Amino acid sequence: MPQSRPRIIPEATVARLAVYLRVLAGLADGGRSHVSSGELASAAGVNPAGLRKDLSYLGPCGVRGVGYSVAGLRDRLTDALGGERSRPCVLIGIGRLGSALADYAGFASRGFEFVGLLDTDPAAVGRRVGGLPVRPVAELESVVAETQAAIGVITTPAEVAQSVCDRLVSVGVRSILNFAPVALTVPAGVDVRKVDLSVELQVLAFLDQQRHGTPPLVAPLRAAQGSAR
Amino acid sequence: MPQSRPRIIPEATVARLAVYLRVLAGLADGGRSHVSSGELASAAGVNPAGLRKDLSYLGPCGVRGVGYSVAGLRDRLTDALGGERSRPCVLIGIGRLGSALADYAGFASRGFEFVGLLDTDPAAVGRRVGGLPVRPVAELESVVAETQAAIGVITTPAEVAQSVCDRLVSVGVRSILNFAPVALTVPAGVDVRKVDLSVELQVLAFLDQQRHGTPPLVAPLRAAQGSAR
DNA sequence: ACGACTTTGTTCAGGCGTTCACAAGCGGTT
DNA sequence: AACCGCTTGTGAACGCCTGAACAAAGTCGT
Ligand SMILES: NC(=O)c1ccc[n+]([C@@H]2O[C@H](COP(=O)([O-])OP(=O)(O)OC[C@H]3O[C@@H](n4cnc5c(N)ncnc54)[C@H](O)[C@@H]3O)[C@@H](O)[C@H]2O)c1
Ligand SMILES: NC(=O)c1ccc[n+]([C@@H]2O[C@H](COP(=O)([O-])OP(=O)(O)OC[C@H]3O[C@@H](n4cnc5c(N)ncnc54)[C@H](O)[C@@H]3O)[C@@H](O)[C@H]2O)c1
Repeated sequence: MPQSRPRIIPEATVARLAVYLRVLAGLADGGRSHVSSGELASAAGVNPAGLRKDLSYLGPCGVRGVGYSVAGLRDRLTDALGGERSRPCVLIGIGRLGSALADYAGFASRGFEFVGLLDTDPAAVGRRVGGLPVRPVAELESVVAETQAAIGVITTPAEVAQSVCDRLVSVGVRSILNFAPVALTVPAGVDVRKVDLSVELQVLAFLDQQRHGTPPLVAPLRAAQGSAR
Repeated sequence: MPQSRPRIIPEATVARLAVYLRVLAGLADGGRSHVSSGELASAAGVNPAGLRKDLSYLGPCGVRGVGYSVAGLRDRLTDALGGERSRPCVLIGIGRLGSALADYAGFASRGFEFVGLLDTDPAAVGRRVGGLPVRPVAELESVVAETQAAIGVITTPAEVAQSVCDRLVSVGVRSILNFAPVALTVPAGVDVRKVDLSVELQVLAFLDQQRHGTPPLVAPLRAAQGSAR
């Protein structure tokens, strides 16, 4: 019996749970049987108290005085994040980035399997990438229907991303991961997550510039120093 | 006159400013002279009031009753995010993902230029990617010194990411973008941003499961999806 | 068997970020 | 010149998330 889930899980917590799960998988492969919240938090790059709070959304999973069972917690997280069942994904736009994703083994190990690769370029269609043939994008609807794909990944040029998204939604895909630098508009009930690499670089550049305005880190051994900021 | 920044800009705002900047660049190309906060917010996928608040960190940039000057706001954002000067970047790990990044034109147009591509694989070294030759990773330190690279992008396997990061930090790189699925440890004063594609898929899977199961719901989420920290 | 130590789970307060709502300012119109 | 409508900019409330301190609970050692 699935006992009640009294609390709702914040999305920020969900993202971290996925990180914990990956760390735990590595620990399990290494033969570890137990971990403490401190060690796990360190490996995940978060605060130990925050980690315990995150895990508490799943109910008590640890043993006081001992820590968490690696295998037990891994299974529990796996279950909480959607079980072990394979999630079929379609990938649209098999260019440089799309090819890299299609060829990446790290997704399959987490239950995400590409079942359809689609492109509009005749030169790309027919090529095999990651063991799967690239099919013409005209077959998008039939591929989704055949494979019951649950997730659509968009790596097309930005100009066509919205139209590709609309077609995915129209055939029932309700989860979309978008790499194109545009904000997609979708009806309620469809989730979109966007990965914007240019923004990441721009944020880094901003933080760097901001740092130059402040005399930061080289610790002044001599105490006194005047101007801060 | 670097004084005119009395207020600090939240990091979440900085990420959105970068998005606004891209939208504005497109609008400027289209010949538009003015935009309202509502239209801009719609194109960026955010709330109009939030957009105005974001822009207010830069001081008044608009004209009441009219809107924002496209070119003027674009220039102001460009300046706030670090100016137009080119930012030299080094990329370590020229595999599938690294090659896609090195070959991507969208970064250069925003001032990010790859000045060094490094890999350890003899088969990769010497290859030209995006007009640049791949050099042996042993030359990392000298490449950074020569090019004064400000940003390091890590697309190596996870096992070696920390050691690559350490080497980057040791030669003065203080901004790092990490694609490997590990939490990097860095000294204070170094910024790391992590892009974790598996986590994005896992969050989508979780949200989908929540939707299918009992409607004890997801938490009210933070609409924007910046990036992992 | 008992005590002390370790580690979890929870509670509390604080900081950020987002949102709504409204007043101020500007252009256009009469 | 004055009015009207439109849009910006901002002040304040609300809610979420983070970080820290505390109590419960279980284990290990004696
Ligand atoms: N490559 C990167 O490092 C990178 C970085 C950041 C963002 N992006 C974004 O990711 C997207 C893809 O980038 P890329 O470098 O792989 O570009 P790319 O040009 O190499 O690949 C795009 C692919 O999409 C295909 N395509 C075009 N129209 C299509 C349609 N209507 N239906 C299906 N497929 C279509 C093209 O044939 C091509 O194969 C772009 O939006 C880009 O802005 C890429
Ligand atoms: N490809 C993807 O779609 C994808 C998705 C998510 C995460 N990632 C992560 O990005 C990273 C790269 O992925 P990939 O698919 O490009 O892998 P890849 O194996 O194709 O490329 C890795 C490259 O790094 C090089 N390398 C290995 N050790 C090195 C070292 N010490 N110094 C410099 N270079 C070294 C290898 O020679 C290889 O060329 C991995 O950590 C992976 O987990 C990739």
